Amino acid sequence: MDHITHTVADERCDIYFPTHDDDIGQFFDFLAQGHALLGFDTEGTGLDIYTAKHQLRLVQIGSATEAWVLRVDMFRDAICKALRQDRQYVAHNAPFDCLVVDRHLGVKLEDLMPRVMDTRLMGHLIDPRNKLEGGQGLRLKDMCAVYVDPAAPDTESDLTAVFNSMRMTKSSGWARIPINHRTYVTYAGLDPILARRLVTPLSKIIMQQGLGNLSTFEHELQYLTTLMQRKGILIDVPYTERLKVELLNEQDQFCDIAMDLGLDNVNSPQQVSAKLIAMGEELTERTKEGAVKVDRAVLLQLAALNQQWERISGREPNMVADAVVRAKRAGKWAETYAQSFLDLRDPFDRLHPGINSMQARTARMSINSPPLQQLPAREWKVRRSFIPDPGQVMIAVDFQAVEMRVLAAVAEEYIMQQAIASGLDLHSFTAERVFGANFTKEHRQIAKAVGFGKVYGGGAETISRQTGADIPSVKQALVAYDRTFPGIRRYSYKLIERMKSGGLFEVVTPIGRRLPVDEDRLYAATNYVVQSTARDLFAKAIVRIFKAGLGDYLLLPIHDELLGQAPVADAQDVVTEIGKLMESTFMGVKIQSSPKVVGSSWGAAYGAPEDLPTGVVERVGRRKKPGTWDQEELDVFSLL
DNA sequence: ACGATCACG
DNA sequence: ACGTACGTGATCGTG
Repeated sequence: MDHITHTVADERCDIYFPTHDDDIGQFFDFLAQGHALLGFDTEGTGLDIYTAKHQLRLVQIGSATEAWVLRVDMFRDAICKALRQDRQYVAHNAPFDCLVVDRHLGVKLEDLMPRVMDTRLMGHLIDPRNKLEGGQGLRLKDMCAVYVDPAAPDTESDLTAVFNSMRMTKSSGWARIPINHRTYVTYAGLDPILARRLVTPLSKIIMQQGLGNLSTFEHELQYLTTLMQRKGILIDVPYTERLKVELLNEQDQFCDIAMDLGLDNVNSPQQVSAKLIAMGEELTERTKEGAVKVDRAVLLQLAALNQQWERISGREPNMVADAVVRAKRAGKWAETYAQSFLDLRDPFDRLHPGINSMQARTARMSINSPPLQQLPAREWKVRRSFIPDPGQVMIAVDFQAVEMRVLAAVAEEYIMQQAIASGLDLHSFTAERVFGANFTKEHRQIAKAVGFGKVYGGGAETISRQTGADIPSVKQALVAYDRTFPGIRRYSYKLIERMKSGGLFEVVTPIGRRLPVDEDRLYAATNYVVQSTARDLFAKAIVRIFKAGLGDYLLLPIHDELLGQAPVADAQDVVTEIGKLMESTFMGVKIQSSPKVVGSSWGAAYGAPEDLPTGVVERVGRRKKPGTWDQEELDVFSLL
């Protein structure tokens, strides 16, 4: 048995690392002391817990002063036994560790997770901001520095330094560092001690602030999204392989064109702006840091393309700008989407994206590895990669204009509430009030953008840039909007005045969530309340769906849309039932949903055909660089 | 490590 | 006095 002592908050802590089979008896003596709540953490070879190569190395269990660092290869049964005992655990970012032991030890989520508290979740309820934004931060180290011990070690980044000193990278270090390395064992042992210490002050603050029920709800929700993460979603691998090659070929083709026109690297904003300026283009927009802005909007305009990528008249298209936007889009889709789907899939071709049930300042969820909330939506090609299990079809349920409905409710905007209650299309209703009975499709588009602009706190210039509408008509629409819906402006004003007079820069949402507001961006308060409340309605719907026994049909939460799958014969019934469970009345305003049977892939919701031709596409590759032409090619050039 | 960019609701 | 577009995650280039 190795024994290491360490000091946390001026108290001696013991870390035990059993090295012989006989040592484990003392671990059970420790468990027999009857701690009702213990810290829990794991160390594995990486974050990719569903890949075939991933391995679990250590499981750590500890009280406030004593930790046991257990090798999985030696003490598997003891670890399982301990985790299954009737006791609460606390972990920092519980979904990860719970999924790890579910996958590697067979200690199922259903058994363990309802007994695990998460210090990250609790910290988020107290202050959702990271350190840069002025909050306490949500990393274990950040929170311990505030609530446990300012000198608490940053176990993760300190270990990274150890890896580097041993000539390992951050990613390889977790797999390669000797399992009995003293620093590794020490830091592994400190994590459950820190989590256990952290939970006491956090609980106290949560109770003081009346957030106890919300904390219970968020832990429940987190368990459900973790079930969704474990289930995962099936990938059409042959399709995705082909898509990747097609996209890479497209990227190469447009990189070649850019190269011929004298641009080396389409991904370098510096090179792109220099080239365009040299061609005589006038680039007036600047980034926050003052660099010449050459984002997609700027490039599309130079390429004489509208926001739907259709060629427009009015100017000669700049073919460099055209090649750059096309190459960048193809490259992004190939790398961030197709390639990452293939890299991150499990041996059964399923993807298990990280679902963070409470991430944004407004508590909105996020999804990472890969970012499935951000797949291209105007085209079906990327979403076509996601298919239901055999015998099933994709289903989806959307909230209908939920943020506008929440806004109408919280702002007590009765005209808007009436428009919603009468079943009118809200943006058409606005367009009619603003532009008259003969409003056009473009007018509706402006009205819609102004509606979002109001929710986000935007001004005429931004809305104009977004929609392409000229500033005077946007201004006119904004004025008419305020006249039509006076409650919105009044509500926003009220929130800001209350913060200014009270000197307390936060808003409290209708369900009692406290959201800090930056003092120099008070206008964001309305958006925070609206976005956060819409998220909470969505979260409650997820809990209702699971309580009704339909949770197993769900695959992904996407802010205001639930994606799922169901057996072909039942799909219509299932999606209708889920749709009903998503509906509610919030402060007198109806929250409605649109259930749909999507089809044989997620892409079917965006126009993908049910069947695609099969076959392999060959990778073409880049042409040679200019200056390396052979004679035949030079002959062709001389003819041009 | 950080800025710029691009993908979404 | 006025006006401010909100929230994410991933990749690439750059220093």
